[in-house]
Amino acid sequence: MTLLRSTRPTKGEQTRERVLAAAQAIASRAGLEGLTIGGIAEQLGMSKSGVFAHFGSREDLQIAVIDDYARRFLDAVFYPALTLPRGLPRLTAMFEHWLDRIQFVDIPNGCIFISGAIEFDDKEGPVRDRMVAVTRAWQREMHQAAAQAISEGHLIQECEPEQLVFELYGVMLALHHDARLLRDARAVRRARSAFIRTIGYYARPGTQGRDGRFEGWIASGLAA
Amino acid sequence: MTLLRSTRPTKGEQTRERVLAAAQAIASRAGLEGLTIGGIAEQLGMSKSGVFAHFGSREDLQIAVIDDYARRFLDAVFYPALTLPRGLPRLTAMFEHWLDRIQFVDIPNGCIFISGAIEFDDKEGPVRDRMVAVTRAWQREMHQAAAQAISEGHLIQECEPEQLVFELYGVMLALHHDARLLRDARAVRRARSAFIRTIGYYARPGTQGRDGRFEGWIASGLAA
DNA sequence: TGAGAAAAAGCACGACCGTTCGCTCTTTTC
DNA sequence: GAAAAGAGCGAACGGTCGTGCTTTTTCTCA
Repeated sequence: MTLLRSTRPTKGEQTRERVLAAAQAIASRAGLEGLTIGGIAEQLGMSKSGVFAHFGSREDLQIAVIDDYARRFLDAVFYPALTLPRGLPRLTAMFEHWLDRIQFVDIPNGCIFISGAIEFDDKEGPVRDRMVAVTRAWQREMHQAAAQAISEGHLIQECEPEQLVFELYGVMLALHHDARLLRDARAVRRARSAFIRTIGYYARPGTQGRDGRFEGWIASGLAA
Repeated sequence: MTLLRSTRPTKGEQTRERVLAAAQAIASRAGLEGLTIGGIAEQLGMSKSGVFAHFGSREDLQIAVIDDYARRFLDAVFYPALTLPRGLPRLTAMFEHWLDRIQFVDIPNGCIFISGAIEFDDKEGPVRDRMVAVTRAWQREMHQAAAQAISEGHLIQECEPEQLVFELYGVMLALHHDARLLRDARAVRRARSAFIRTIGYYARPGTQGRDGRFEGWIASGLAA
C-alpha cells in the first residue's frame, strides 16, 4: 500500500476498468436489465467467475455502470460549459454539448439515463435508488444554470427553472425516441428547433429577444 | 358455424382474452421483455402450456399485447375527439384525453408505447417492426389533427405538424419520466403548462392569440 | 528468485426461461 | 351415440441466468 501502488494501477484495477467498459457498452445497447455476467465474459474472453469476482453482485455492477455513465455525462455536458459566462451562454452550451452527446453517443448506443429510468421506474431497490439519485444530480445542475440565466436577466422572471428543465428534457426524450425507434434523421434538427423555440419563449425581450436574432445569440454562445 | 356461434364467444376465445388482459397488466409493469408465460399462468391459475397454447410463441403474444394496447389508446384518446370541430378544439381534446390516460392509466401502470420503444429500439425483429408501425399510426393521426388546426387558421402557417407532434410527445415523455421515476406529483401540472405554452406559441394571433385568453380557449374546448 | 498475495479459471448449484409432447377431459359435430 | 375437435394439464427438455466454492495461474515485491 505504498504511494507508488496507488499511482500505478494494479492488474485487478485494470481488469475492473475493462469489465466496466464492456458492461457500459452492453448496457447501452441491451439496457441494465440486459446486462449479463456471461455477456461481459464472452466479450472480454474471460470466464464468468473471473468477471464476477470484481463486483460483489450483479446489482453492484449495474450501480457501477450507472455511476460511470453519470460521471461521463457530467464531464461531457456540464463541466466544459462552466468556462462560459453564467446565464444563457452557459445554458446554451450545456444544451449543445448535450445534443452532441445524444447525437454521437446515445443515439448509436442508447442512453442509460433514459433506458434505466424506464426499466427501473417500477422496481424498488438500490438500482432504482441510484437511478433517482443521479437523475436528481444532473437536474440540480441544470436547475442552477437556468436560475442563473434568470438572475442574470437573460430569461424572464416568470420562467420557473424546474419547468424549463422539464421541457428541455422532454425535447431530449423525443429526440431519443424518434432517432432510435423510428430512425428519423430529422430528429436532431427538430430537437434544436424546439430548444430555440423554448428558450426564445422564456428569453427576456430586449437584450436577445424572441425574434430571429436569438438564433444568432445561441450560435455566438456556441462559438465562444 | 352458425351466426349464434360468432356472437357467443367460445371458451377458448374467452380464455385468450383473459390471457391477453393478464399479459397487458404484466407488460405494463415489467415491460414486454419482462412478460413471461409462467408469470401469466401463475396470475391466472393456469398451467404454462395452457397459456402458451393460445399464442404461437412469446413473440406473437408480445405483438398481440402491442396491438391491444394501441387499440385501447386510439379508443381512449383519438376517436372521442373526432366529435369536436376540427382544429384547435379537437387537438386540445386529444391532448386532454392523452393526459388523462397517462395520468390515470400509464403513470400507475406504465406505458407500453414508451417502454416498448426503449426495449426494442435496438432489437431487430417482428416485435420492433410492430412497435414502429403502431407508433407511426398514432403519429399520423396527430399529424393530421395538427394540419387541420393550421388549415383552419387556428395555428400559424409556419407551424410544421411533425415538429408540433414531436414537441408534444416530448412533453408526454417528460411527464412519464418525472411522474414514474421521480414520483413528482407536479409533473402533470408541468405537462399541461408546457402544452399550453407550446400551442400558445404556434397559435395564430388575433382569434385566440398568445396571451392569457388562450388558456380559456383550451378550457372551453375541453368543456365542449 | 521465491514466498505470498491477488487474479482468474473451473465447476457445480438452483432457479427460471420458452417450448414441446403426450395425455385427459369436455364440447361440438355428424 | 360415435367420432372429431377443442381446451387445458403436467412433465420434461435444452438453455441461460446469477452466484457460490475450490483450484490453478499470474502477478508483486522484498
